[in-house]
Amino acid sequence: MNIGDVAEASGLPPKTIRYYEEIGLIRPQRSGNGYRVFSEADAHKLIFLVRARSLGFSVEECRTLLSLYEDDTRASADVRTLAAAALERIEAKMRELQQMQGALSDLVHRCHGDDRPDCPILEDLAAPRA
Amino acid sequence: MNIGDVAEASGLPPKTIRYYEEIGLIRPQRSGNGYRVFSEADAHKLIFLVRARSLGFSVEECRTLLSLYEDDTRASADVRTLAAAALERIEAKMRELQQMQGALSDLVHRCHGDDRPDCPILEDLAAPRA
DNA sequence: GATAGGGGTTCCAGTTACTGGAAGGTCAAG
DNA sequence: CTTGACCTTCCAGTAACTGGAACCCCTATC
Repeated sequence: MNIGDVAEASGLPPKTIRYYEEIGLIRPQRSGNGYRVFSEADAHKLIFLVRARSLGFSVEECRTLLSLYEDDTRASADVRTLAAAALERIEAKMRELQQMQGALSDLVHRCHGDDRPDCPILEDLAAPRA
Repeated sequence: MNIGDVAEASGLPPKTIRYYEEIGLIRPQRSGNGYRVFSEADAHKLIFLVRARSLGFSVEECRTLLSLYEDDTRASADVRTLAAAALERIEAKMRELQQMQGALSDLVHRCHGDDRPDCPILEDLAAPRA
């Protein structure tokens, strides 16, 4: 498979696949003309990566997950620890966004949004309460 | 006020304040020895920026908000449009995180997390359902 | 007067995870 | 033989800072 094929198969842009090779997540072969040649295992790894990224794992965590995946003497506890950390991060971010969302949607609803200058949003930004 | 003083007053690290000057969000004076000298208005702007950033506005949006704030012929609609866009972004991000959170917390709960290798998290990453 | 400290200054590089673009090689079809 | 769709590498840019090095300034103390 050439890069375009695995790109289609995985849903990743070719650029990203090259980048993943650059940082050592995958190591495709090369054919005589210099083109990357991807095995089924490479394609499989890329799909693994897409899925892990979509669950919120960082690229470095994905690297660890891949090595755990390939190590059949792994302890599932190690995987779970990584996943729990990712989950915690996600939940922290959600709490932060919820704060923002609450404050901002209140302001948006209180602003009439017409051609007059007075605006509760700017007033709040200029004089936030402690 | 020196940079340390406004840093304390605003809660921003000095580095960030210098960065905000570099990108033209603030323009503090300079004293003879080359130190930045911040007016009350500068401190006020920095606090405005902190608050706007904490509501999820990008730095570029903050620039616009500041200029709207300083323009008394502004239309509140322009402010509201910016805020509504920020709100939309936040809500989109929350939906995305909610997806992740749901999938990931399910996996974490299904993984026993001991010293054995079998792990539903890795299994799911390796063979995601379509 | 020398020195120690706690300010301040600039500039350069690094972070995360890609993405865009330029310049150019390869290959199959017409 | 050229066209077009691939592929290659390399360089630069994104967002919003952050860390660190090398150096200046000011005050207080020995």
